[in-house]
Parts: sequence; C-alpha cells; structure tokens
Amino acid sequence: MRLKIYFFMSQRIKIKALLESEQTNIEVTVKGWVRTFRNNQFIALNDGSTNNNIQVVVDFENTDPNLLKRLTTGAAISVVGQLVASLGKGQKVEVKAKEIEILGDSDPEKYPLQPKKHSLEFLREIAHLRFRTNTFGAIFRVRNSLSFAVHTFFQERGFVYLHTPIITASDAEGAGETFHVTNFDLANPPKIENGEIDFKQDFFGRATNLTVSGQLEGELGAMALSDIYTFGPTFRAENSNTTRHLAEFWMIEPEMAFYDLEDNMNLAEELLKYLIAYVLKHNAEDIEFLTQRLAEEEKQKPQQERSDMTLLEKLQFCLDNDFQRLTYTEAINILIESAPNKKKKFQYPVEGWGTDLQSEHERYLVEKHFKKPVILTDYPKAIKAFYMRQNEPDANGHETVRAMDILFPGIGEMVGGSQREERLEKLEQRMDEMGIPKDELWWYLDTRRFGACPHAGFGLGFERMVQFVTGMGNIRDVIPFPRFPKNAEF
RNA sequence: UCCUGAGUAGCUCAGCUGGUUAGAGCAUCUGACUGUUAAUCAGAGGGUCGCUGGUUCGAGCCCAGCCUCAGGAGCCA
Repeated sequence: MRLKIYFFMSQRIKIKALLESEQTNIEVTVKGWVRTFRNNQFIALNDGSTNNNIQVVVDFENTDPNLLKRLTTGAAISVVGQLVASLGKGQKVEVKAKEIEILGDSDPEKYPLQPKKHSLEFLREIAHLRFRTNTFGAIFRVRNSLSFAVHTFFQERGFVYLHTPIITASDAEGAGETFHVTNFDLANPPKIENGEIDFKQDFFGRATNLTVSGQLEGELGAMALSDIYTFGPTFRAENSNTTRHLAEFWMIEPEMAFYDLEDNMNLAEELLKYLIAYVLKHNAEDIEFLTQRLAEEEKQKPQQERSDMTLLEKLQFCLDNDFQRLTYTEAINILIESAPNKKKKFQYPVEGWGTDLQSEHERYLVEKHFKKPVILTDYPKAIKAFYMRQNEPDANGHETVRAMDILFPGIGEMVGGSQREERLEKLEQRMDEMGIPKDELWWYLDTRRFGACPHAGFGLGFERMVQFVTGMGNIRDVIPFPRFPKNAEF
C-alpha cells in the first residue's frame, strides 16, 4: 500500500496533511518556501496548502554554513527528515531535518517580502508575490472554494453551465462602457467617406467589444434548457475608482425558465447562504485567520466605525437570518421617515418616489435600519433596464418593474436581477422608449416570438462575494491580478 | 470623472516658522548567542525627499502643472 502511494503520488507530502498527521517518527519529504529562519535553527516552511507553517529544525552545528546562509526568506527548499512531536510550544509536530536541498535561492537584499507586516497597498504593487503572504494565501484559497461551490450549487440543482461569448457585437444592453475589440492598425484604420471607421473591414465585419454581461445570451439558453448559469469574466470600461469596482471581474448569471421574481429571490438567497456555509465548512482555518486579520485592522479605527460583529459572526448571522424583503416604495417611505433624512444628515435628501437610491440610503437600510441583507424589489420603471418585466401601475399611478437588488452590509449591491419581460409588445415598446436598437437584438426578440414564457435571472458579482466572505475592504485584493483604470500590470 | 488626503531608506513613518551633514522602528549585512515562535544583544551599510518647472541668497518644506496611490461620490456587479 505504501509502495502504491510512493509510485502514484509524489513522495512529497503537503504541509496541510503533515500537520494533520496522527503518525510521528516517520520519515517525510516536505517542499515549500521559507517564511522565516529563526535562531539559525528553525525554518517556518509554507507550501500554500494551509495557512500554517511546518517547523523544520536544523542541526546547525552539523550543517554546512554555506547552506545555512542560503536559508533565506522566500527560498524554495526540499527537506527530508523525521516527523516528530515538537519540543517547543508553538506547534504539535515538527520535522527534524536530515537533508536540506535549496531548490531556488532568494536574495534577501532584493526579495520584497520581509518577515514583517506589509500594507495591502504595497502588496498590491507586488501582486506576483503576494500569494506568499498569509492573508493572500487565505483569500485565494477561499476564492477557489467559493468558485467550486458555485458549480456544485447549480449542478446539484440541474442547471446547465453555459459558456456565453466573451466577444460580442451587442452594445445594446446599456450595462456600461465597453472595451472595443479590433484587429485594425490603430494608427491607420480604414475609413468610409464621412471619416468614420469602416468596421466592415474589421475581423468580424462589424464593431465588436468585450462582453459586459452574458445575460441576453443566457436567456437564449434558458429558453430551451430551462435552467442555465454562466460564470465567467466580464468587462466594463467605466472609469470607476472605488473599492467595489473592477474593469475585469467575474460574474455568475443564472437564468431560469418558468421562474417569477419570487422564485428568483428564493434562489439567490439560497445561493448566497450555500456559498457562505460551504466556506465555513471547508475553509474554517482561513476564515479564522481572516477574522483575526479584520479584528486587528478594526483596532486601528475609531470606536464608532468598528463593527459590532467579527467576520465569523457576520457570516454566521447571514446564514441564520432571512434576508429582509421589501419593495422600493416601502424603502422610500422608511427613508423619508428616517432620522438622518429628517435631520438632513443625508448628502442627498430623500424627497419622494422615483429617484434612484444613493449608496448612503442603501447603507442606512442595510446597516442601520434592518441590520441584515436586504432584498429590494419593484423599482421605478424609469431607472431600470429595458428587459425587466413591467408591473401594472399601482393606485398612485407609479410604474414599476419586477426588479430585485440584494444589498449587503459593507458591499452594497451584491446581486441585481429581475423577472424578464416576456411579452413582445411590451418589450418592443420599452426598447423604443429607451432607444435600444431592435434590429441589432433580433435574436433576443425571437425568444419572445417563439415560445416565450415567464423567466427570471440575476447577476452575482463574484468578487463582491469574495470580499464579503473574506472581510477584505478593497475589491482589488480579492482577485489575483486586478484590472482597473491606469493599471494592467502582471 | 469629481471631492479629500498622501507620495521622504527595502517596508512603515517622523521631519517645527524655508536655513549647516535628512532621522526613527522594522528589514538587510557582520559578529555574539543557540529550543526559537515578529528570537535576543552589539555594530554597520542603505536616500534622484514622485516628476517637471518656478519663487528664493537658500526648498523635503512655498507656488504651478503632471503622474501615482488611498478613502469617499457617481456609474454598477
């Protein structure tokens, strides 16, 4: 049996497995990167399999001094030694080194990561190396778990993972500025007589761009496969400089035939809770570490700004409580009557029905009034996208659509979705009103011509979910190589 | 894009009202010590003060423009 393991797997044992080992006094091979080398004797070795290091004990009196000198922070090494119960207090087991091989040196004068605390801003500048820190190791293991959990959630429910295109020709959705995709020599693109660029000569024979959403194509899939989801990168060329926006981000967009808004909300809430529960179960150590990290960070803040729950408590709270559901109209009434509005504390006073909610209003509802995730529904028609299903006007003549936004504390809009307008006439009328070119979206309208049915879907910003679960304040720290204005390094 | 703040050693920062040779902690290096947990002790090296221009006898400090970063806003996921 041991032989089999020897042949089929690398002889090397991951540190996570080593630390969980019940056995001691066995010979093991560990490989990893040196975090610190203390007292000429103790190597803290990490291989990314866990946040915890294995301590390798070096018999420095019988080891080549030239080798000892090369045991520097960041060096890759291979160690063969005995796994033994630790003599020291900080750890249960440790490896008494018999052989140490330097696989890759790391010049300590030049290696940017030092055995000390670094600011997140600095680590962002060395994103190629920040995986080697405890914080980013934890973040990206959690991110990995979350993305796996997205698939298990939908697969368990019979959804079909649909790959919608990255390059699209439709700029019709109005989800934001797009990045152009072209093969032209930018210094000298072919032009037509009036001086405009002649995209007929471009690679696709028309103007194209990177997708801002897979929703419209997703709807096409749902109109045959019933339940589909997309999970891929999306691109927005907005000049957004915030802690919640990226130019390249990952979005999860399920689309379900025969779902109404209620079903849609139920699915979204179930998904968010599933993801949180999955990570609490599978990444307990990383969440524990990130909880402590956030607590340390909050100590730097004035008392007033500190949250009354730890990260772990916040996640558990989300699991234990139903999200608060209310309509836009109900929310406006709460805001009009709210203390900050009456005391004129809002930068944008809430005066009446019809205007979009500012983030200070959303924050008030989520963080002060309800103190839990909130699902807002039935927004004014005028401020929402053309494809959302129109409600009958209410007693006051207010026109709304079957939209829903899920708002999370500290994050804002986590999910945006709606029941879609399946009635061709209503849809076309709305497109005309909003100046959406119907001819370009002929294929989308076809689904309303042939076997249209009620359906719904939503978009979940994956990085915002990772932000919430890891407690990280800046979205640029939860994606390996963030893309944002003035930055495309790595 | 707008508002506010910041940019000084590898990192985190101090630097007064403009004035001689720009400082500290950590990191690094050298030595001592050797069961340490951000080891400890002693010493050493390390600077285009974001860039460009201006004011001044003299600028890290004042002025202008630009660049970058952070926080907030807008756009949104």
